[in-house]
Amino acid sequence: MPRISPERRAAKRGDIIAAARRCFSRDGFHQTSMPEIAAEAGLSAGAPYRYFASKEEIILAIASDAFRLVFEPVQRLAEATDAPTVADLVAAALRTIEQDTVTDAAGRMVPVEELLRCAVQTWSEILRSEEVRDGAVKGFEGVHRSIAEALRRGQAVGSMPATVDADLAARTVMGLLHGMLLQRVAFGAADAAGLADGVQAVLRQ
Amino acid sequence: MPRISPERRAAKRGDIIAAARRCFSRDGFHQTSMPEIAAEAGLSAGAPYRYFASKEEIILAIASDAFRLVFEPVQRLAEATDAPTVADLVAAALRTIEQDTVTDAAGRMVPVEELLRCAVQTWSEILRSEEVRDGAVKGFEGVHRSIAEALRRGQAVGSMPATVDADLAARTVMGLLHGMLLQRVAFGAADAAGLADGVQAVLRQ
Amino acid sequence: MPRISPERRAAKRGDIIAAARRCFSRDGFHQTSMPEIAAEAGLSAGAPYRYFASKEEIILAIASDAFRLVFEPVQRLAEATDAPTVADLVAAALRTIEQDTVTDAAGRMVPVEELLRCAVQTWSEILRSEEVRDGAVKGFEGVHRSIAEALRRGQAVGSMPATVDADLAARTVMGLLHGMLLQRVAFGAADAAGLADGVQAVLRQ
Amino acid sequence: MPRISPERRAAKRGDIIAAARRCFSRDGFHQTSMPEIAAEAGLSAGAPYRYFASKEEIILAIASDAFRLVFEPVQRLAEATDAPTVADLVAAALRTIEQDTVTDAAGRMVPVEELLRCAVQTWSEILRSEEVRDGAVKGFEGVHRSIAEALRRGQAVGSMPATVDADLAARTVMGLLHGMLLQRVAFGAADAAGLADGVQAVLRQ
DNA sequence: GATGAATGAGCCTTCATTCAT
DNA sequence: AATGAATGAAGGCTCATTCAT
Repeated sequence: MPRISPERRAAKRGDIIAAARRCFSRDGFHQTSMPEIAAEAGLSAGAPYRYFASKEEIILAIASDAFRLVFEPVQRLAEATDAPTVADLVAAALRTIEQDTVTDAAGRMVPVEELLRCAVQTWSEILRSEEVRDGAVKGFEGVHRSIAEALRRGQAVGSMPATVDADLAARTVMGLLHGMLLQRVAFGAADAAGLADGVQAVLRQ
Repeated sequence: MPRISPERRAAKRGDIIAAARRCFSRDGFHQTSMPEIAAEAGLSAGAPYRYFASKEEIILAIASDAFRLVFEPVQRLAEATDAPTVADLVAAALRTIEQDTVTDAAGRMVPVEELLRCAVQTWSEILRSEEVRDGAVKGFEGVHRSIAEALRRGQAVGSMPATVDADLAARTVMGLLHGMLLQRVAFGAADAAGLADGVQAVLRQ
Repeated sequence: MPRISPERRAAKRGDIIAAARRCFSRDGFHQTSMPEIAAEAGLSAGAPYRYFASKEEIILAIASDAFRLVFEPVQRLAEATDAPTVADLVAAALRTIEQDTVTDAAGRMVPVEELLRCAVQTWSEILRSEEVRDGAVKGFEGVHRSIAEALRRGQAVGSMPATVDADLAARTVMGLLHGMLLQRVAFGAADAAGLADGVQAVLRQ
Repeated sequence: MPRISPERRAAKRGDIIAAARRCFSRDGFHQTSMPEIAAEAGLSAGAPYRYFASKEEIILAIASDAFRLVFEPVQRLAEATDAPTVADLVAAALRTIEQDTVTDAAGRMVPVEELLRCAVQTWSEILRSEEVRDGAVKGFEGVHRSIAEALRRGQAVGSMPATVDADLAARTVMGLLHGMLLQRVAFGAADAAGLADGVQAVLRQ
């Protein structure tokens, strides 16, 4: 029988993740030390190891959060709409990165900026860690499939030309999502206001 | 009177960069040690320090290469064409990441895969290093401007609707470039064949 | 809630200083590595860094100890005596370097030989490190002032000729202290027995 | 037959020593690298090794120079004068460190400041290097003997009390020399003007 | 004789992780 | 459960010295 209730345990994990996300967003995965994370969470240096086996595991948890939060809105639209257009999906995707905060798995408000900065770093981890990559690829393929299927439904009802490749169109949607995300946090193109609508207009030209 | 000519010196720098790029592409910036780079270049541990003041400087050089090589083709098209369409520019941008090799500043053949894996890591560095960020932002803004101006020329001659925001359209082009790049090296969507044409078709739908 | 009390922490710092002093006395500041100091203190390589930010800081602590212990006795005499003579002050100063051990700030017995060998090295550091120099100059000026004032009191009551320069006389006292210190540890004139009285006799000739 | 005449060889050695002395005076023995010395002498990195087997040997040469130049004037007075007083010898000794330049073995003008800064560092080397120590002790004992003998001649003719210990008196002279030297370069008591006469007055009080 | 590129051992320092308390 | 001191393996970098040219 656990000395601590599963709820308390999960809450503490959430605290540590949130602390780590703040640190990582500020200094980067590899410039943040475990004691720093612990201190940011108001814990002693050894405490996080009761909740996570290693720093890697914390990174993994954050990566998984980041992928989910970034993908969720498009996926929801793709699954909830009969025959969305590419432009609609793109707009839905970009809406996420226009916002200031999102709500994470534990119901915590997370500054979007913080999340996106972690997301970008996560992409580097994909190249190194098989586990991160597996999570990322699986997540990507899930959304990709949802979008492609939605687009195929559109082709079936004629709201989208049958000649375009639905898979490539789905990739296009996600590419724009990632590309604009990157512009916001890395390339100084942070003025995201109206981004979703603007890009939608470009695509509808 | 230097024993090695400036050319040989530059060639050696190039060798070290190439070795570092192989290591970085394989293991990541922070998982690669300086002695590893030296060994990969066939040198002793101290040798790279005659050519670069620090590991940071090597990363910087690679980052700068990566930005240039990724941006060059679109920028060239934007500057060489009277009134390119968004789809044309996107196709030009994506052509780069469809290839297998590119030629770097020193005239060396570089596997694109290698370069792109470094590019993704570079984005993380942008968040940490002011110098990397400056280079990145400057590079980004240069291409962005070229593309936006090309699109405005298109609007002037009526080949593109005057209602779309040329700046946002330019961001869209670059977003797609970065997003597809990421898919190729990180999300396992590596089958890039026909990518440029396919996405062009999507946009023209 | 610290696991070790401030007292234990101070004691550990003292242990490390003592270990470093033994190493430095034996091999010199720059021939002693941090792992050597740690080993001499019975600790692992990283442990001293929990107590000192850098090797420099350890050197600084030892330098400051050395200055204080060497200067203390003369200064005390100068401040406690109404009108001491130059010869009295010199004798008091030299008494320190005749001894075998002194007690350091932490109440630890320190072999004088060890301390003096560090003192000599400290003088070299003065030439390099602004911080060491500041401490040294401040310490020097403090004792110098105390001695000069004591001598001026002597001149006021006629126990010393008014014609001699009290400042120079004070420098003479300290010069002899440092000069004899150096002879003991560097020039092989270690037979310090009777040094204080003998030099006093010379001065009173 | 040497490829280079002994004179040229000696001159080059002198150049290197002079360059090293400038570097050492400025940065310290252990903060100065061999390539730095070579560059200061206008030579390539490897060149000094044709004239000195190691950095240690350069230090040794400089140490030996420093001891000689510091000791020479007192020793000359002690040997040239029938019955000098302690105060006379001290004044002669201090005259050296009042000056701005001295002439080294090769006839080169050397800033006294530079020489004295090296001398202080040399004392640290004594603690580490048997060779430096041997040279130092030998030099010290030579001067010490000269001074003690001169003082004994004084005792023989009655110009000095027979009760004082001539050896200790000689040590006193040398102690003052070293102590004042140290004050000039390390303790910021650099106003050496009138030092010799002033201290003489103190001793004659 | 000279050059200066290269070597490689060694140094200071950091930090993920463990474990006695 | 929690603490935080301690561990010890690297890592980036320097530099005395060598040697091919």
